[in-house]
Amino acid sequence: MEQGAAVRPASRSVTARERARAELTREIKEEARRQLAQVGAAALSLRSVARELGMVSSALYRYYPSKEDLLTALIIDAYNAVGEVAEQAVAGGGSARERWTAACQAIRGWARAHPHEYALIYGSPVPGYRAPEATIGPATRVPLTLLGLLREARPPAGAPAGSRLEGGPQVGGALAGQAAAIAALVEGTAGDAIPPEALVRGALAWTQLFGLISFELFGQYVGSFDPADDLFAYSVTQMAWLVGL
Amino acid sequence: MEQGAAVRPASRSVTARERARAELTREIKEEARRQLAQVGAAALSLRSVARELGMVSSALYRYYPSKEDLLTALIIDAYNAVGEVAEQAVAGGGSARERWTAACQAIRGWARAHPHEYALIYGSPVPGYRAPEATIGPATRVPLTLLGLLREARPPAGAPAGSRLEGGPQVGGALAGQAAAIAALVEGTAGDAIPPEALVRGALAWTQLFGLISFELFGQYVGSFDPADDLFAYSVTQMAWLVGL
DNA sequence: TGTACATCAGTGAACGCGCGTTCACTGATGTAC
DNA sequence: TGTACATCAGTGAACGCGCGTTCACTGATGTAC
Repeated sequence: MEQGAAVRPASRSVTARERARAELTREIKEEARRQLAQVGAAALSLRSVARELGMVSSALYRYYPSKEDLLTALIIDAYNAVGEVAEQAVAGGGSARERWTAACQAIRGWARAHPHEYALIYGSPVPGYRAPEATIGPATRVPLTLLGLLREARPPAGAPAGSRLEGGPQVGGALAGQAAAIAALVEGTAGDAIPPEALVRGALAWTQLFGLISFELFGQYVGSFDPADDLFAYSVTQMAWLVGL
Repeated sequence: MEQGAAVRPASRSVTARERARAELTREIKEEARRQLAQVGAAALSLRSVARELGMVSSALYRYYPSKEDLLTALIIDAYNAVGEVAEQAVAGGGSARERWTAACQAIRGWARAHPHEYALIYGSPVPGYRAPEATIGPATRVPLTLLGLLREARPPAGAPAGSRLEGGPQVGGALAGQAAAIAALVEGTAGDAIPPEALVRGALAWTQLFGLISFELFGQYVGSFDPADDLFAYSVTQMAWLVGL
């Protein structure tokens, strides 16, 4: 950016200062995450983070230019954490349906273990906060992972897509367009794109999955499907079936 | 409660003081709702509400004993508002599927028109707030309305429930127990209780409906299914089909 | 290798703000006789 | 109907708190010659 910065040689021994800076940047974020887990995003405060680290609050500004930037870092980390968990579950092996089930259970497990981080990314938006572009990539890891599974569900050439759902609704014009655009984005080449029907059903399964988790964590099942383990398991199977896994 | 209060005659002209009190109680709540709509629940402040009404902040304590109580009133109102909207849509006439569609669209319409009220009841819980029992009744209006529709979906005696879903998952022991308990709660007599399969599918449709609305309002569809009108319409049809409407 | 200078981390004080809630009070409205 | 008393609404000041952010500073770490 600035010329002064560009003067520095590209390869150069890492100074103690730089190591310390990288470490503290990480420590600040981790302390913030710890507090987020306890009090939630709304009650998270820079001063409290600094206090816990034995620093003065103004010192944090050497590492994060504002509270919003720290929040952004936490959001990105949270998306990456669920994304990672989902990817690992899918990579675990087994049939497509088994990996689908594993992914759903892993995501739910992560959400229950980190309810405030879950709420930060899937709950009501933090008032006054506007998510920057940098969050988009991490946010897509889960849907992309599920899409990957979906590709395995496509019926062999010749059989109509979604053949198990005779009588179900058809994907119409505008929706098919959106689906095709997403499929093209994902694959690059339009050759083996996921058909609109399959993609839309996948999107609904994705929605259903997080709808379930949100209802469970946010208390809508209290007094009815509580605990929600069995409802969740049933729904996961139903979704797999609907999607053709 | 207290003897002193019981001394008052049961029928008695309503004093000007009492009228003024009832009115102001209402006005405070409405001003609070106005501010909630603008800034969200987290940023709602008693002082600001009082300011806007031309009162001093301490005066509010004659009407609501604490901020939490005012929040509770807003939550109850919000649940009643969606509940009302859903009930009216269902009462509108037409086939069961038409009324189901109308209810879904009405609920979505309300949510889009009142995103902060929606977030208050279906988003991440307000930190430090514990919902009192009084919110339970209003919160059940929407699910009860949908359950009512579901009853019309039951196949005539003789046909197996959910006959359109051959190959789909079966409702197992523990889940069937929860479903039966809910059905019993709703109907009182166990005679014409909704069968577990139908009830569970209804609960999943309910979950899916609010999952969709949350994803739409909270920005998860940005860059993919945006606007979400067609995805929503498709999903509503799919749910109706799954549930047997 | 040694010295002069530049960079940067962390401090401490301050700014300016808003919040929920309590409390003693005044003055108006209602009630009992 | 008139008077004495009780009830209640609303005031204004205060308590005690925490927050995000800025800024001039000192002292340590790094760099160039």
